[in-house]
Amino acid sequence: MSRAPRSASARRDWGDEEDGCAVLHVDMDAFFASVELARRPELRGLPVIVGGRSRGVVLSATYEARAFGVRSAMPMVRALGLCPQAVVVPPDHMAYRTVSRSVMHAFRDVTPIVEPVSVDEAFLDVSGARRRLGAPTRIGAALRERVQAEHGITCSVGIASTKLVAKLASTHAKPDGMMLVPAAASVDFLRSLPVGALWGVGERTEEQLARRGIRTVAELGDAEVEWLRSFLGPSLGGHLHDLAWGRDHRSVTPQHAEKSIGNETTFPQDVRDRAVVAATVLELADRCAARLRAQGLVARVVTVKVRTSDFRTVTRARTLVSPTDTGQEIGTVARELVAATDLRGLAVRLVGVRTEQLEERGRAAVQLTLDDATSEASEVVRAAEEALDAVRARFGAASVRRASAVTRSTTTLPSGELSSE
DNA sequence: TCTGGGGTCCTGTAACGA
DNA sequence: TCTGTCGTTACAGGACCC
Repeated sequence: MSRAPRSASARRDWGDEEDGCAVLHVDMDAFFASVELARRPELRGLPVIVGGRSRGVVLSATYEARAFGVRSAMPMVRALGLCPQAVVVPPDHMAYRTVSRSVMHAFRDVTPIVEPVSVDEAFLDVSGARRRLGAPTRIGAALRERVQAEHGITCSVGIASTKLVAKLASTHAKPDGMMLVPAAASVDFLRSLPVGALWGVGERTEEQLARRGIRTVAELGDAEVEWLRSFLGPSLGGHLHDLAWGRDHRSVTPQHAEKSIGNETTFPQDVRDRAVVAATVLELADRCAARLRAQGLVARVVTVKVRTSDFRTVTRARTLVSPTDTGQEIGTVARELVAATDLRGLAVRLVGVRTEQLEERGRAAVQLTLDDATSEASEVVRAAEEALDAVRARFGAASVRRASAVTRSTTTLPSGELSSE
């Protein structure tokens, strides 16, 4: 699912010296689509697209669909224009998470130093596993075999001395391949790539660099770092220059604390009715709160996001007096923030609720209040919401919902999305 | 072409307190 | 008491990633 560009003719053999190459990057091939194929073998060989409804985008596509030009993140309408015969499968995030957990578990059998990057990829530091399991290429081959045998899906492996190069190597190895970039070849390998291959160079930055005549990593590395900083900013300019010379000191770090938890949804049609927007915000707040409680976290900041029909996005945030994990508190603040947003008379396309500055529930400092009734009431709300968590866990996410989150004119979130958490 | 949903990080600006 | 400066924090927006 990487956007990193590569060419079919790119050099794939950079030598076989494995000393100093302890970083593996494992990336599932067309992950969501592969999971669907594994459980529905009758779809094998067909162009399959995993994606949402009419306004959605392509989440994943089989290589048969990619042959028609279908790419992930492409609007569904365009994808079906390119490949009208494609079989469209709605996403089943629960199933992908289950497979992901199992695959990550297999990685941890190799080394405890596993850093999941997303649901379908991870970095592994195998420096401690060499004596037990052999050279990194041998470990990579064994992992690929195990994932294939246990889940019927393929993955690609990049092996290098740094995370950046391992990541790029796995991209070049795709699909269903493995690529080693020896430490001594790292800089030559990097210099052969377009700037867009670097992590941190997206469409905008690529454009900015191209305007100044920089299209390859080699050209980026040869540029003056101060000059790069002058238009990319002090942080990004220096960082990209370092990467161009293979200077990437980030280590593989297992587990990292989440910094925010949020939910957002795009309406099937743009919405003018403020009551519908408010009800949806409340429902999103409830989902955020349930996720916070499930992880034993509380949040100090509530942010809302509103996208209007002209695709303009506005965000508004508020810091709470005391951190919370209840949908009622988050929902109240979120609705106030949305209500105070000037939509310039436009309809709403998307709303989102995000909670930030997360802390462990037991450790969070709570603002003392003179009003005992207030804190008692919030404990009552919390207990009620925990009871709802239990009901949802038993009977499904859509089994119960807040009365105030139901409007007469419409139901809010599509039920498929509700059950996707 | 017409743009999802989950995130992280950086930057600029305004407000605020010392 | 008023004013200017400086550092910190909060907020908003944007770029980027998968």
